[in-house]
Amino acid sequence: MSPTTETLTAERILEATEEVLRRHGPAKATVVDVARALGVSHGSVYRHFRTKAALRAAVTKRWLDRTSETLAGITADETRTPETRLRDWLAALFEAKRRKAGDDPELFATYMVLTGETGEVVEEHLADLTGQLTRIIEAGVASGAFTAPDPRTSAVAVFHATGRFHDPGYSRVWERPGAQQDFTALVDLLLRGLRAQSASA
Amino acid sequence: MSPTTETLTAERILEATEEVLRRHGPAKATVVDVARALGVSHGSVYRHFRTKAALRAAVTKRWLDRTSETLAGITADETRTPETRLRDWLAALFEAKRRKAGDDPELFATYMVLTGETGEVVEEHLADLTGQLTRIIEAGVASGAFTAPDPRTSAVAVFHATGRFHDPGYSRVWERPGAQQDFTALVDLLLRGLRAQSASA
DNA sequence: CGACTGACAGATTTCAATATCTGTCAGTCG
DNA sequence: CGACTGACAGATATTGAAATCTGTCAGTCG
Repeated sequence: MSPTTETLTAERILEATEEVLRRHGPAKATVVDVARALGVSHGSVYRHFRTKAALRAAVTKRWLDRTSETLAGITADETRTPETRLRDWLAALFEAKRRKAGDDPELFATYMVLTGETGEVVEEHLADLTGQLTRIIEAGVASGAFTAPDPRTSAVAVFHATGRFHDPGYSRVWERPGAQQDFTALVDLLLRGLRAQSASA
Repeated sequence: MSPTTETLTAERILEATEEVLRRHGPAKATVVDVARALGVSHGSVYRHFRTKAALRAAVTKRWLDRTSETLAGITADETRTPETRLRDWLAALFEAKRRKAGDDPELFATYMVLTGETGEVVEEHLADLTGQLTRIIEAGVASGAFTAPDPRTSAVAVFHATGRFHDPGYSRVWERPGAQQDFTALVDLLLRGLRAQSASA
């Protein structure tokens, strides 16, 4: 039952690091703290992660991947029309971010610091999300619901356009009274732009 | 000819404050510095501005108003179609911000700090800009070029959608290779959404 | 043998003393 | 009289010495 006798794995280190970050915040969480929480010397942590930055990047990747996986479920759900899937996907992204920021602001601030440190991991996450959006738009083009000469370009445009509702830098406006209406109005406008349409006079 | 003998006006204080901010940056610019630059005691500065925060807010307002005025010229230009006006207005906003950030990054960083301090002044500026957008969209609805049940709602949606290309928080991505294409793709999508259209089959 | 330790050098952070700044106001000077 | 000064109290920022941390590695122990 004593956890100190278990093998030291990267997984256990990541869990301990999350806990230390939750407790102390990003500015004060040290590798020594993580080692102490695990009952080992800090040299052992460096056996699994070359630097403190690499350890923090791994924690960040884990956190971002949890969001990606939830959304991937919507992306792959062929029981919904592409338009519904796009609406639901964007709403789920907004809702997930808003909940994280609202439920535990300190932890959210911690992850904002972490994502600000690790360009590479964030780039990959954004590429994953725009990839999912691309697949939804491609499905819409295939079904005739959408018009998009280049689905990837449209996907990036939609992702940029909705930045205010998923970029952590905007988290302070997510709880403002009109936020939900603003979000809906924006998604309506974007869907009007994506939908197949015959030109007007 | 000696400037120290001229009357001390709010205007002269604002100019001196801009200069001090340019020289020392937002963290080190003090009211004492401003007074020294003007050859007066700092008590005299407090005669015109109740607090240091009010002085900085006044400088910020001046800076933001310069952008608003340039754009107001496009808003009011009835020789262009509403669609062209909207494209030009958004492009001018992006270009103005990108130039400011690129030409003098330190000064731009200074104003980012100032705008972060003064919620009220920034709110007014944003209300002014969305007001201009509203008028352009109203003109488009009047001419039959646009469909928009509520032009103000659409204007806010367009402003939010283009945040990545005018919000200072994104300035670091404005010089990236694909930025101009990303901007164009986004504006194209938004205009498709605004244009009057007959429903597709 | 190989996972782990602990002492170490250089880098970074903390902390408390010191200096500077903000905002006020009684008093000066033209 | 009224614009301006300069000394002041409390708040904030700077500084440098001491403490802690990061990353390494020769050595221990099962």
